[in-house]
Amino acid sequence: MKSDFSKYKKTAKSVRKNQIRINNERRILAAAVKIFAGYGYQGATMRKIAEEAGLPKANLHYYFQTKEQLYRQVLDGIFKDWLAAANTFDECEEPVEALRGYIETKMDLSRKRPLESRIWAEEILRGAPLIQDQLEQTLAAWLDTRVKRITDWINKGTIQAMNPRILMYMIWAVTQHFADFESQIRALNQQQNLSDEQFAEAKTQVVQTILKGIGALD
Amino acid sequence: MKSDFSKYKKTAKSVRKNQIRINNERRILAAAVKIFAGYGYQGATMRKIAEEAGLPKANLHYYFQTKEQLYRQVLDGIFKDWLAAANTFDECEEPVEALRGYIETKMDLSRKRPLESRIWAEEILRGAPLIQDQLEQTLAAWLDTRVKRITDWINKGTIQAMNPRILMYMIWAVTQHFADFESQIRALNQQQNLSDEQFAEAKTQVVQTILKGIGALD
DNA sequence: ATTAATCTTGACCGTTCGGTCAGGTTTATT
DNA sequence: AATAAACCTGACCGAACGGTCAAGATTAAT
Repeated sequence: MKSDFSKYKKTAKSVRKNQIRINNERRILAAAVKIFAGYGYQGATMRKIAEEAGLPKANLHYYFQTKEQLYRQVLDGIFKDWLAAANTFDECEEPVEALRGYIETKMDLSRKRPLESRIWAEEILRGAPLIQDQLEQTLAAWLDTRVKRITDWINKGTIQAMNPRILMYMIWAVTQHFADFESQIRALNQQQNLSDEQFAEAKTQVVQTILKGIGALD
Repeated sequence: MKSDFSKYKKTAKSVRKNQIRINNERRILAAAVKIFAGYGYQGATMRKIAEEAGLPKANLHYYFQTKEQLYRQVLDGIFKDWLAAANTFDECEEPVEALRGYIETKMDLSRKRPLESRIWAEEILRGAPLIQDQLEQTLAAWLDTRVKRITDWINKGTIQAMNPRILMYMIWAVTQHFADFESQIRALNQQQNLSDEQFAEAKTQVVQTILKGIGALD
């Protein structure tokens, strides 16, 4: 038998986890993000993650029983970040500012957390074996309510008629592309990652093109 | 020593490969595309590919010495298809029809060959370890000449001022998204892949949004 | 018909994988 | 100070990996 939860049966204050556990779980998760992003789920090995974290391999299995459980926790963290960013969609009432804010937030997320974006992309690429439920439940529900908002804008004539779902697919595609295809963009940019100025230009152009493309500008 | 090219030293007509070899190489490559797309490079195993091809594993190594060589040939085939599709960019003189044709061709490619698109995407995701040269040489040169064409359009005032590279990144992102993120789109579409009608609608909307977004329509 | 080239394949090999575990060390509780 | 809980880790395990090989079967060339 593996399950031994006795270590959690401490008194009152034990609800707050030990500092050692907190620190080590953080270190391992940070290392796991790097290695999973760089090698994919199958290509990543517990040995590489342990090396990156500066811990012996057996220690990883002390905090995360299996590679898959570690990977799941990484995915959970990514999804939480994604949902937090997604809420910027609701901050403004008008389509121009709501969409601009959302697109810019997603672009910033791609810029600041490209590793997480790549892990997510690979999971989808492989058919989303571990996150299908989250896609079908949480993400689908999120999308449904935003589709309703966009439909309202269309009915009010603020933006032109279109399929709101396809609009969202386009926004996701473009914003995530700058993280997921970073190595291709680098190869086409004199082997240099986009500078802050270049990225800012890209952000502006993406916003302008999409907003104008749906008749919300000009 | 591994190299033994004596088997290729036949007379005259031997330049044309044996039918057996042709057939088996085709079978193996087709199986490899399926397995590499479904599991990724590391997740794919020679055993799975052999099973899919209906051949013993040792036979694969007779035609393709290593897993990496087999994978390289798959990538080469994908890149050739991509270049062929890319040439539709030059078929029309005017921006509206040139871009419309290119976007539609890339959308059709995503629809018809999603497996190849996903293999390519995963390779980029992992940092393009095997195709960096192709990206920096062939793809960069292809992009440069198209950037010049778009710049001409801008100078003539046919389309508005913008960074042509970012436009191309957007087109690639959106068109490939429908292949690479198929499982996500399915999860958001009542667990059904896009129907032909839905895909046609997406194609139209993508074309309209981008063309209008760069001021080439309306 | 004979020989040579090509093709086929089960059995095998060294390596690396995820995961386990016993036993020692450190930290927290009383 | 003593006991318990939590943490640490080198050594190890069976399974699966990519790849090899020898020996037989089939096909092509003469």
